[in-house]
Amino acid sequence: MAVTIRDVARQAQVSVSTVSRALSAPGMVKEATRQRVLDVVAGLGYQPNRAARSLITGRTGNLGIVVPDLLNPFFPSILRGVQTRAGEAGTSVFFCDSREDPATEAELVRTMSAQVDGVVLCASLLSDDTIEELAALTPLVLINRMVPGVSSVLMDSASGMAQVVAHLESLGHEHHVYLGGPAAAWSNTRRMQGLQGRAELLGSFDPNFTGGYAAAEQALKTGATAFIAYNDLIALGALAYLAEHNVRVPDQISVTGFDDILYATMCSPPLTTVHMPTEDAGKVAVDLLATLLDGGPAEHRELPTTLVVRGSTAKPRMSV
Amino acid sequence: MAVTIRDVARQAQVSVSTVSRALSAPGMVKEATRQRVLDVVAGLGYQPNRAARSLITGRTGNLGIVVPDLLNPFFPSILRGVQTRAGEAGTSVFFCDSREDPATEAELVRTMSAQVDGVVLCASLLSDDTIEELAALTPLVLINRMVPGVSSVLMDSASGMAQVVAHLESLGHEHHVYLGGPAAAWSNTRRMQGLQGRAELLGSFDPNFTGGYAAAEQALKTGATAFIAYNDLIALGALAYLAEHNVRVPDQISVTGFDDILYATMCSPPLTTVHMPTEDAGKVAVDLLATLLDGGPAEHRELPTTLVVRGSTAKPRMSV
DNA sequence: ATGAAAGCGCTAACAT
DNA sequence: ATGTTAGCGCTTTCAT
Repeated sequence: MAVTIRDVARQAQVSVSTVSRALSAPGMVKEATRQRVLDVVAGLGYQPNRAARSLITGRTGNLGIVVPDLLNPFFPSILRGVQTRAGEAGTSVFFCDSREDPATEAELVRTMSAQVDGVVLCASLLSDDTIEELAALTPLVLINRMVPGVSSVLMDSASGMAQVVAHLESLGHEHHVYLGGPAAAWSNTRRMQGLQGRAELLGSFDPNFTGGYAAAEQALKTGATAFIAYNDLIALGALAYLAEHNVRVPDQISVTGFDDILYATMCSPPLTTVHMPTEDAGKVAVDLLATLLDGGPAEHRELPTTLVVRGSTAKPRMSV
Repeated sequence: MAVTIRDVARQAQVSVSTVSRALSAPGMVKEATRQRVLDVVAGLGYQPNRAARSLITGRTGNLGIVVPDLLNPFFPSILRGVQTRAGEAGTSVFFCDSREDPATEAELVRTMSAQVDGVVLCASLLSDDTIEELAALTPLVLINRMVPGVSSVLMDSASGMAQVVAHLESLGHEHHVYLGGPAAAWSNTRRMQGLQGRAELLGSFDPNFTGGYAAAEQALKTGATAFIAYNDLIALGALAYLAEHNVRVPDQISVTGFDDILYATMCSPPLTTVHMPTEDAGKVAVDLLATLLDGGPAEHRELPTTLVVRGSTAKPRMSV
């Protein structure tokens, strides 16, 4: 069996409670005693048993994160932010992938809630009601989803999209078409708001490469000189379609993405897109969770997004 | 406070031990009793307190996974496999990102070991000695790394690379150049073995887009008609370099990748590469961990890789 | 087949 | 400032 608090107490010639205090309430023990205890702890390599601590404090020292799709490059970077900030506080992070299924999502949060102090829920597909219900079950922080009364971290999609439109207009484009994402997605709604009615809307497509490929075919028929994609994956699919049909980007058509995933810099031409502060969002989510755990109120935080101009946008040609 | 085993016992008119047995040793209680208990459990929504259980059994019901870089698309898919299989057994998964730092890696495993039943370590950069030491600390399964006496799941890189060479040779290529990965990486060594001396070796490059870009410049000077990259990211970088210098792929140069990450299908031309059964590897890793936990022996498992031919390879032209 | 009771390792009153 | 002690919720002997 591993070394316990008793072993430390014995060797440091103090009681177990002194050891406990030296470790978790340093102010309550004499400095000399504390140092002696700490030395023994280091010497023995003592690590408090989390289960035992958890049993009595009611806290687990863990937190959970649920994402819709781990394979979407957008989410690992949020995970990383969460883990980074949580790690600083000695908190461990459980993860789960709901595979874009709302029922699974709710189930995962429920299951997790028993063994974590709180959960971060990304881009949830659940109804407001269900989310409220889950928030009553366990401290909950939403990322890229807004439900009144539930803490959330938003990345300012509307502003990002507005920057896209402004950029295209400054280049001289007059006819833009929006290659939309899932109609049910909250972030799709927000991005459309950012369009301010200045783009032709083109239904909703799967937010992936295949969806973008299909979208481009339709978009081409509109005669627009600029394609504004819901996200980078759709933009990438569009790029592939255009390349195959010998439509030159950005000479003939400008294309913009959204999210700034890794591959946006690697394709050709590299994608003009909107950078999302995903890693920061993960960190802020952990902070909001901490607030909740300290009995603080639910908060909403909005992080700024920034347009990144690369090679996929340019002035429109006179003749297409 | 949540509902405890006592609440269930009281309502089901049995002792707590009977409830405990009904739940974890069904064979030891009369069927009728068991059913009654189960009904009450369902009615009350009772969930056993994991901390309490853990305190006495010494098992946490958790497992950990450490990856070198969550942002490398290769790893999330392993994570997904791990979580999928673990979830089936009611096991939760902690994750950590070592950011390619060996010291952090070891530290993370050590920290985790106290609160998990075992850990999965991916593409470790640690020395054999350190890995053995960690394996003594906690049940450990390696992915894409081989250390005698320590369980591991390998994806057969050597065979994958041999398939690449065979493919290129069948197309008629006679001069291949290998754009190598990190010299220290075990998988780089394995991939080079698969080359069977039939490619010119070109030093080691960072296993990312930038590294590939730089590698392509050098590779071009060799006069080879086929570039064999250590991984997809390097291949992608090479593709970008070649496109910028108006070298047509695959007309003038064939390029192959390795890993079959998501982007390999999205670039143009789409990449001929070697598919790695990453999700399966994650699942198998969990199985090996389970074996270890049951007191079984360390095992090595090798999963097959398969060449995926796409658009980046073709017959060499007579004149380059 | 079931119940009673003893802890698992720790923290938090409660003493001193 | 430190020690004593009673549990946290559960599993597991040991009885019956």
